[in-house]
Amino acid sequence: MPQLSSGGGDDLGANDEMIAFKDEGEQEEKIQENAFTERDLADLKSSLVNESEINQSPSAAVGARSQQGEQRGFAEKHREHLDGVSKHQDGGMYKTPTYPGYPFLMLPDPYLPNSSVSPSSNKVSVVQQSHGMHPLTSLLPYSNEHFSPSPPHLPTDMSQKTGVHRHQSQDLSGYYSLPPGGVGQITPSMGWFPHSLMLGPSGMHPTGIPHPAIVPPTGKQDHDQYDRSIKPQEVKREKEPKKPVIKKPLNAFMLYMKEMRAKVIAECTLKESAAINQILGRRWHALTREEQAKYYELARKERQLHMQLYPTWSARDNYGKKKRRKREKLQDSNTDPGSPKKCRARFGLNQQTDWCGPSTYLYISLFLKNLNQNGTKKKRLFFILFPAAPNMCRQIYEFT
DNA sequence: AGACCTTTGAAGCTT
DNA sequence: AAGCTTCAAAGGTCT
Repeated sequence: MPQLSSGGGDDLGANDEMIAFKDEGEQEEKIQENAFTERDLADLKSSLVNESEINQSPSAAVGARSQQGEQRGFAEKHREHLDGVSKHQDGGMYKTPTYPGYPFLMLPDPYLPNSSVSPSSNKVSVVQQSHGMHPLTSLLPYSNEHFSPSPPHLPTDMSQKTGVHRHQSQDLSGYYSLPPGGVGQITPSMGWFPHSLMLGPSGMHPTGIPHPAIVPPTGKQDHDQYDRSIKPQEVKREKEPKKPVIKKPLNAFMLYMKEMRAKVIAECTLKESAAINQILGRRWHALTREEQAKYYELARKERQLHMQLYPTWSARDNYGKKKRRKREKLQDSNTDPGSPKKCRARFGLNQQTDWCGPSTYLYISLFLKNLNQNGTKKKRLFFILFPAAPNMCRQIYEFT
């Protein structure tokens, strides 16, 4: 069995956190892209040294945590930004776009166009405005009125513009109560009708107008959702019309994906969504703050309209309606005694047997490192096992 | 047929 | 309060 690195062992344990994991992933991605040239190897070694130094410095670890905190808090920053608080760009995290970490054994760049999705290539017409239209016009599920710079209140004359008289459907109003006045003023544009969204009567909004957030339980996923919700003694319910599902409003990235997916597919001749989404994720990080702000603003309005349409709806309503995900199963498979949470940070060095087992780790990275030992250089191998779940520990093994 | 993959962000839940 | 979990879209892939 590999021998746990003794040098700075406790320090390594102190970094059994996701923060360091992500940063390292970024380093590894760089390394991967550079194809292990001699210089890159030197850089890699250097990075390892830096990592060791970081690990030895609790304050540095805190810095890494705060850096991630900055990333996580970006949406709020955008809210501030969007709320009219004109801020100068600090040129920090968005000056040099950060990319999600992709450890060595993750999907290689063959998925990427011309074998590279470098930040520079990512900038190819990422958010191009066209023909004077709002760059997000194709995404807008609402009428243009909703995207006026004015405050996010719904216009009062929208119902007049649409000529659609809205009233609550009695069979649905019990499930999705609507605001007394606001709903009738909503004017969904054709953006409400995704190409593949065949909204039947059950997919109609209580107002009588289909809404992309309402999905009839005909899809495979939704069908399953209701299957899961049916209790054994409620057989009679099968004959009753199933409730339409109100989907969550799309967040900024989802809106971005929706717009850019076709473009990426065309550019990359890829079809697999998982790979496409990886590219889109990188491109999302490559966007400037202003470019992202468009989508944050759109998402904010989407949420507002969704709230107006379905004031009683909660994201909780859709909880547990999907099949359990693999990650969850993975964690379940590692319940006691190999619980993912039983990591080094939790049990310490004296109880290493309680740590996560190697099988729970998803990615493995190999590092070469030259260290001075007694005046001579000696190559040491470091295997870093990256956790498959955020709450799992990272482990570093050393071979000499 | 239906889960999985893969991404980020929002919201809910848990500790 | 912080951290974790779930879901939102998409469509090829896999079981």
